[in-house]
Amino acid sequence: MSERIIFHVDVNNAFLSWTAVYLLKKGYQIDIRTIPSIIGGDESLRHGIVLAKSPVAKKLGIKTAETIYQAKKKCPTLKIYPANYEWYYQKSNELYEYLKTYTPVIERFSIDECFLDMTGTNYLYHDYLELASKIKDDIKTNFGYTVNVGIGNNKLCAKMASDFEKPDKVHTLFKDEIASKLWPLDVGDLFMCGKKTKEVLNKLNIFTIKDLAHANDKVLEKNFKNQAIYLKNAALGLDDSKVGPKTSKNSSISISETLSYDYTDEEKIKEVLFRQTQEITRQLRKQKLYTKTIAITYKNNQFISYSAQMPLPNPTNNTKEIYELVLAIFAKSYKKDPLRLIGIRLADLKASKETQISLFDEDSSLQKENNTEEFQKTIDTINEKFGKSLIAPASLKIIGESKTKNKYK
DNA sequence: TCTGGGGTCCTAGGACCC
DNA sequence: TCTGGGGTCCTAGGACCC
Repeated sequence: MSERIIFHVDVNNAFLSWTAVYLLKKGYQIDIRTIPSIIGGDESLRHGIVLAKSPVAKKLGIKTAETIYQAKKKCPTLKIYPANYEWYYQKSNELYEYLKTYTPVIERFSIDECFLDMTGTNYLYHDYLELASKIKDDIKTNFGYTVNVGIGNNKLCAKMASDFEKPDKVHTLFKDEIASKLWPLDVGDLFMCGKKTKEVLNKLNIFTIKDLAHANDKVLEKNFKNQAIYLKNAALGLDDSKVGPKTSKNSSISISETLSYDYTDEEKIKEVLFRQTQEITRQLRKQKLYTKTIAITYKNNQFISYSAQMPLPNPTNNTKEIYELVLAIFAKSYKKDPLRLIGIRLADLKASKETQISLFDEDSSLQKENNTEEFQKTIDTINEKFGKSLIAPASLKIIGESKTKNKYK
């Protein structure tokens, strides 16, 4: 069997590059990629972390996900620009559409990364390296930002390769290059080997990917259970996963918000939950999905996270139904601690609602269901036109505000 | 630590059933 | 009840990614 050829395309400093392109387009005189700059959140709202950094900022030691406060200490003249997610999604889609012209076997791995299965296309393109360079240069010329392209015989190797040296580079990590290019790297550089895994590996005297590749299977199994197999295979550059849309059984959507101060007032918290329910159920309906499990996630002022979930009897996308359960979960699970963050997650998503209608119910309940759906659709349309939560069913408002109202009675 | 937001997958432990 | 063992489902929490 001939080897597969996989490309991994990774946008360099995606958020910062895309913002730079946006600003230049708007007539901004400076290319923010050439100065010490970052994309960051609003510190006054306690969203102050670094989302992306310019190469100059990187050189000054600024790291992604550190606080803007820390970053400014390293560079007092640092320029900070807000994230523009709508624009990022536009740029992401544009890139995906472009890459799709090379192969139908493509996977959007994240907002700024794609895998392409190029196996068997060499009769069209002659040389894979040349093709990768052309893709990289075309993106630079046509879209105004740079990417790295990694080439390997599987997704893992392609991904590791695209990470080698940045920006604006093509790298290969073929089977026969694993010992020379992959093995010398720190084991923490391996995809899916995070902080905790690295700590345990280091304790086992495993420091490089080569160490891991030669590690004793029994020792790994004892320390990592099922993850051991992944780790060993990854260190050997083995991966047989396919390029294609994720077929996850348990997908979910979520919404969460770091509050601008610690909340303890339950009515205030419920207001946030209400707003979040409206927003996330709108997303759910837009994706034509139904949820069967709802969860609330909390983070308190000690940075301790916890969560609680409850199932619904039948899949639904109805705001009122979902909010009622959100309130039930909240009542059962909130520990009365000062909350830094709160969020809702809808899990166990289904493409249809498969409502179980009682045999004795005749068709009256079905009729009711349809009416509710029509009503909900109308509301969504109006909200999309005029703003997010302009209209909510009166009954929902009552649930959301009843206690607040009582105060004034 | 002045520490975002949106995801996926895995595991341990409890409930429940036979 | 001086109470076995296995399977399945569910929940909460944790690790990791970008």
